[in-house]
Amino acid sequence: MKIASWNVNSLNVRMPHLKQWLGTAQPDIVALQETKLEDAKFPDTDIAALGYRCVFSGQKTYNGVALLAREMPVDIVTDVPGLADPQRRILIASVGDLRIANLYVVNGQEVGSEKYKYKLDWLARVTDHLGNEAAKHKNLVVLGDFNIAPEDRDVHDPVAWHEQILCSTPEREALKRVESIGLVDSYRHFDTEGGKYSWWDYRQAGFQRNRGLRIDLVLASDALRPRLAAAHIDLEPRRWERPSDHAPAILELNA
DNA sequence: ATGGTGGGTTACCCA
Repeated sequence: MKIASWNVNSLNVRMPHLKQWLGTAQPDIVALQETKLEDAKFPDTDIAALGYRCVFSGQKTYNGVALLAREMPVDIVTDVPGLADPQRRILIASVGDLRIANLYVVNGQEVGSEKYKYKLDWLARVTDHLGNEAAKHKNLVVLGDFNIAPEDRDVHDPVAWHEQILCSTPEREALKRVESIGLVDSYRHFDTEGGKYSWWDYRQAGFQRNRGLRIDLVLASDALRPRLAAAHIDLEPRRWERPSDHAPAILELNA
């Protein structure tokens, strides 16, 4: 069972990449972020032709999340209590015996800004709801673009990024509160090394120089721990022409 | 310290 998270930065532009990647990587479940498509324009019939059913919560121009699976995801949540948010950033659904929460966490722009406050508030509200989900569903996977590098070993230049957006202490503490509901960063379950990233700035040849951050995470609940088989980041689609600035983060689970 | 690239749009946009 292969579960992936991929910020595609416009599904319109990245549909050929998605198609290619689904064909070669053969994931079972894929969480997409930044689809930037309103629901009426979501290419669900094209995706069905590739062998995946999908659910989605999108908007024009910004944000947008989707979940692809071999079978239709059910029991969908796109809005959480206490968060009247027009921005489409969360999609929770059940696939088989798994509960999957796909997050496109707010970027936050700059530490101390209004968007930064929104980021921390959004995460606090979502964390509360994830606690409710965890209480109801023992097999919980929380994945997505967290827009937070958990630790300095997830950052190419920790000095330059010290207390900057995506790396500040309040953001890292907020991520720890998500994990405190009983979730493990599956990548770190297998690999303690640094230098492995999931996002590289388009500017200044960030990817070619591996100047990146690991901000795309797949968290798995404690009940899933015995089933963790492997975790990695697939750099291949980041090398393709006109790529997303993110690479897919993958967790493999034993049946 | 600034700005660079790329998505979207025509915004003092967002990443």
